[in-house]
Amino acid sequence: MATERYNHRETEPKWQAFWNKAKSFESKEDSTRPKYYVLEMFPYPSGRIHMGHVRNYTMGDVIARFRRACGYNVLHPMGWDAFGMPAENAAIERGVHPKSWTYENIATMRGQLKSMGLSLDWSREFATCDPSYYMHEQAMFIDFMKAGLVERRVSLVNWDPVDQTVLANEQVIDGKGWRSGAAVEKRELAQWFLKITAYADDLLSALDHLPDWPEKVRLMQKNWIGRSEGMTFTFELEDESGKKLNEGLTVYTTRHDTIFGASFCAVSADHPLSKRLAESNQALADFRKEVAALGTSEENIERAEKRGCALGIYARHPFSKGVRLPVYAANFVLMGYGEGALFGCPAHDQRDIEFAIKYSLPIIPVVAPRGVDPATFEITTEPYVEKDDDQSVLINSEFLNGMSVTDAKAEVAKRFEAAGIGKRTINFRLRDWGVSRQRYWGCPIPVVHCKTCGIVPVPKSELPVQLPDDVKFDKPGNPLSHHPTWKNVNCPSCGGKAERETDTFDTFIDSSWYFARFTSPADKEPVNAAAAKYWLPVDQYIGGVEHAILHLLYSRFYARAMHKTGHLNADEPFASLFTQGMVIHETFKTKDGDWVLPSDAVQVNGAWQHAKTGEALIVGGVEKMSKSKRNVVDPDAIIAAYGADTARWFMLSDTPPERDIEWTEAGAEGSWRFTQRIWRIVNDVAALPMGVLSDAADGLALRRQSHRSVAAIADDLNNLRFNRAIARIYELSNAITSALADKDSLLKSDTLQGAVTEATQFLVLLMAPMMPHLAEECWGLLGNFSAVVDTPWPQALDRFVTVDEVTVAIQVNGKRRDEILVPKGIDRAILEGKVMQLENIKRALEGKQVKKLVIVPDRVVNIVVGD
RNA sequence: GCGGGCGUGGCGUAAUGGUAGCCGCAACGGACUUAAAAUCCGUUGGGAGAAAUCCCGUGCCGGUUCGAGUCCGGCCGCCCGCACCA
Repeated sequence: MATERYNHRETEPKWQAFWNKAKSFESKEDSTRPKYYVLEMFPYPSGRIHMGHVRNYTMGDVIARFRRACGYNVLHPMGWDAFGMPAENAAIERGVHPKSWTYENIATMRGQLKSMGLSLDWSREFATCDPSYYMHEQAMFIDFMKAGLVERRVSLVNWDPVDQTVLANEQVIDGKGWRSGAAVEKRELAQWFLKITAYADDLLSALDHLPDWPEKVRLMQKNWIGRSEGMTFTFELEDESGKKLNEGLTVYTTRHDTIFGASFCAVSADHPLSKRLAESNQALADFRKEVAALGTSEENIERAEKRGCALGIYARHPFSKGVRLPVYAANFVLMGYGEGALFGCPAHDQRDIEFAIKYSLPIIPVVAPRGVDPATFEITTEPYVEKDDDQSVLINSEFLNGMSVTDAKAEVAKRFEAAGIGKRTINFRLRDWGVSRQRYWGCPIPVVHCKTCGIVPVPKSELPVQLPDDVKFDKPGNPLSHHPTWKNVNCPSCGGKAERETDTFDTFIDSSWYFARFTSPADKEPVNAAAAKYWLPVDQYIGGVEHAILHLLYSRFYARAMHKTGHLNADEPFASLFTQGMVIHETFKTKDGDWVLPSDAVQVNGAWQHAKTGEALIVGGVEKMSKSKRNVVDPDAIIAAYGADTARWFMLSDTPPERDIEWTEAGAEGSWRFTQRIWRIVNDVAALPMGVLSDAADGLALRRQSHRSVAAIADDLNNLRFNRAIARIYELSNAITSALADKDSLLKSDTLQGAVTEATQFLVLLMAPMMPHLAEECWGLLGNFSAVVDTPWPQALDRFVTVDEVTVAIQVNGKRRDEILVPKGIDRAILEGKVMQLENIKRALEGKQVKKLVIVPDRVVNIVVGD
């Protein structure tokens, strides 16, 4: 039969127009139906979509369409994370205005996403650079200020010398700026901070109530928050001559049990004590400079030996009268953690022992493995760090001797607290979130600096504080602070002359609440309470694991801050999180290390060479698609050549969604061939009589298979096992193909025809979430008048899904020797009798003694024999 | 260094402690065709055998179990995250 090929070029735009006209994906609150909010991490409008987007949005779309078919009221919105540095770089490099650059990119990418046939509610679209979005961000910031969640303080910050802006701790990767890759410097600047640390404990403990988040992400957040329990206490200080100083030295420790092993104290080079003493101590001043120059990059830290500079003062041991510990400024002590000061116990800490060896300080073991003679227990070069507190005992520690580590900690804490010199403290690694950026293309921070009134928030009636359009990028730094007039305003409080804040927000603020704005994108409040109550939390959130800490931690904090200020009624934004793998592709390079397009690489006699120049090529490995490695595949080209359905199908096939998927030309062609195969099957079936549905024998096997497919694929899609669902769709289509191949039987039996028709209808509905355009086209061809998008998920009938016959494997001593088809739930004795009649089993048992018979109902019979 | 994950055919992968390798890709053989493409049918973990069938096989070593890819212990390898956090 000469069926015309399926033509995606006509079909796909046709159905996209149909859905658009029917407003199929626009959603409203509807209390009569269960809601389901599917969200994929919204894109940065960098220019064009890439394959990673295709994979991410395809997964979300399958879930959205599937849930829709199952009767859920689905919200599936899309927008743009539109502020950020690349727009400014384009302005600097090409003279394009960041705004026009951004909105043009959005237009391009919107068109590309539409060509994918995504079931998105475009009526809710917004970009974070729209004043109608960021005005609410500004309003909420003012509320956060009033609620005590905002602080402005001078602090040592991460300065990116290339982007000329401050970065948050989370945005410094291996000592380099996350975007520019430049080595980050330390600078002191007045900055705005959001007090995320106020929620450190809650952000940590609530992780236990997010069972549908990947364990990996929860662990990463847990480590990032870094809770530790210890003590803060204060040493008395004395000078060289033993005269007591007026001030003390406060340190943080988690090992107060080792206090008798202390042999020195160390403070950060940036500690106030170190700074002040440096004024009269040249060696110390030089040391401070040296430490600052070292920077924060990973290599430097790794290589730097533990070094210090004696301050010439001493800490008095709190328990041992007359014992004094020299105080150093040391390069391994961080100002940002604890008190920026510590006591060193070399015997039980790697850093401390390195330091002690370098400066010939005593190494006093105070903890020993249980059962070891304290008199002979020595530590010389490696510290003893016990893994299990209760396997160790205290030694050389006066009143602590013989105690476990746990008991010793409790005892020391009790004594410190009784003496009023210390208290138990909980410390976090998490720092407050510095949100000031010295950039133009971001949301203006809505405050005014007034000489008389200080910092004054902009009244809400005057929001948004809009970005000026007339800016110049002719010199480094922030164009807003160079703008001639923008920052000059009257103080909202006293009316006198004042200046606007010229810093803008970190763009991670924009993406910290967009999920909530999608529930009511046009509301006059940041979030409409009723809409948020109906839709939130997001039921399924999907994105890359690279946001495990940054975006996902900030959003969790933001939900809490919005809750506190009455903008939201929940703390956790995302009920279920899925992190998908990357799209990777093979790479090639020349001997000189130049990357070569995979399309230019050909294999000749087993060796790779350049198709045009003939130059020998080195296979560079399969890596994440990136422009620099020239292994990018453009989604537009794929959609043009094969169609969106093929691209979507490929992205879901074979590889489990959390793993990296390798893009291959052969795989794409395989997916394309399958679309054509579906088309042929459907055309063949459409030409058959419909037949009748019955339980008659000749159609039964097929009906069982198709009903089981319905149930199994629903289960797979509920659990995001797209690759399994696709394998089952192949199985079903193989079964239909086999039935069609037996023309004689098919033409004779109307029940078989009925089974084939039903199976094919199911096939179309089952694949519809993945290949929506093809499904619509096939659905019409099969004689349906409705659209697939308005058709519910098919019903799997129990009597076909339930199995009545099972294949039981027969093992002898655990080795499979035969199998037998028996009614489900067969009587054990009858089964045993049948098994013993099998030729293979008789042979295997010959001359052996049956010792035991293990029967796992409907599964396995294991005959245990001896000689 | 600390934490986590993963090792299964030529490749991507599948397998509630119960027949290891579903499904796909690639490859090979065949049908159709003047020919090719497309399509359809078949074979495809390794080894022995004419066949029935048997032996071996899920990174390595050991354990638990009637039975281990799966659970436990110890190695090896790869990947990811954090990293001077006191």
